Amino acid sequence: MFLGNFTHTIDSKGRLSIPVKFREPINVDSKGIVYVTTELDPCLAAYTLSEWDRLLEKIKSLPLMNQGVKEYRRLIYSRATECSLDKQGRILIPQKLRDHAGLDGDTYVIGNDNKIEIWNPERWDKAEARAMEAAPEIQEELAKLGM
Amino acid sequence: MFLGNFTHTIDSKGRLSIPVKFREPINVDSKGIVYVTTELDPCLAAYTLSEWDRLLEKIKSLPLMNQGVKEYRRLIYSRATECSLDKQGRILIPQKLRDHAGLDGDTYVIGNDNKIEIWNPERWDKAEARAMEAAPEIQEELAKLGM
DNA sequence: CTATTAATCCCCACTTTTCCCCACTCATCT
DNA sequence: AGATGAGTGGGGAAAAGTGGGGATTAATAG
Repeated sequence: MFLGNFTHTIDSKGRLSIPVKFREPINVDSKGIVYVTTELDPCLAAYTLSEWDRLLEKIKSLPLMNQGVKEYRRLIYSRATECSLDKQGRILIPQKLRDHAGLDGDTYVIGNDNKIEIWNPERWDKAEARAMEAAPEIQEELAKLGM
Repeated sequence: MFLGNFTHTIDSKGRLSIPVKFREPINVDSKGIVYVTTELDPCLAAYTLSEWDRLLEKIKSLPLMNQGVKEYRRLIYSRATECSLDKQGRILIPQKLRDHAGLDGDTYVIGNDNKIEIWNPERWDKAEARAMEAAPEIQEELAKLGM
């Protein structure tokens, strides 16, 4: 399980260090490979092999010709990249993905249970602030869901 | 499985480089051959031998006299072309197919699970932007489907 | 049927990008 | 203060992508 928020910098070549705490599960369970893609949020998400497979299973179980599903599939697949850690524990993030998530220089690498999220700091801070403002509504929604 | 979005250029002779990451499955599983055709989207789709067979099987299993199926079959078959990779890993795309997908110069070569899609960049970007705008609805739909 | 043109294929050559390795800095712990 | 390990930066070899010449084949027109 991935936890915590780490600030690392993406260098001029597009490389990003993965926090040491995240490396062991990646190396042991996932052959040093992560699958990086975007989802519907303005950030990147990195998955280990087994978590990536689980995600694909889920996607494949959805109705094939549903328009929303089709578009979601396209987004996920078209942006997905297999990244392997180099000797220093970094991954190379392709230009297009960096652009999409607005990454350049300082970057947040954030553990989110089964996946690692990669955020532009300003975007993250904004999203966080919005979540705090919306706390009452979030609580209500959680209550509805039985929490 | 094909993943990612690569920008390559179609040269004056109509040749298009296939990304290195896609070449191994094509060479190993498919004798260096892909079947290129059009589908219902304004782009081209390239299949390996086995995936092409699977597609044809599926099509053959559909009701023969249904009008939509008839038209779909005509589209797929009439435009299908067998293309083999040259020594540099490129395929030659016939004029008619290029015209259909509006291809000329910069081109996106995009992995979509079992097939490779070939897009005019502006068309793709528009489709993608539309999908991102629809993100909240897509998310809602996915939630309904249990994701 | 032949002449001319166009299209295709097979090379080779150049440019750009990527990948791999090494080195440096900074913080932490002993 | 020294050792260790994390994070960062950069140089150089190798590979990927692109462009073009010329031979061969196919298509078209006269």
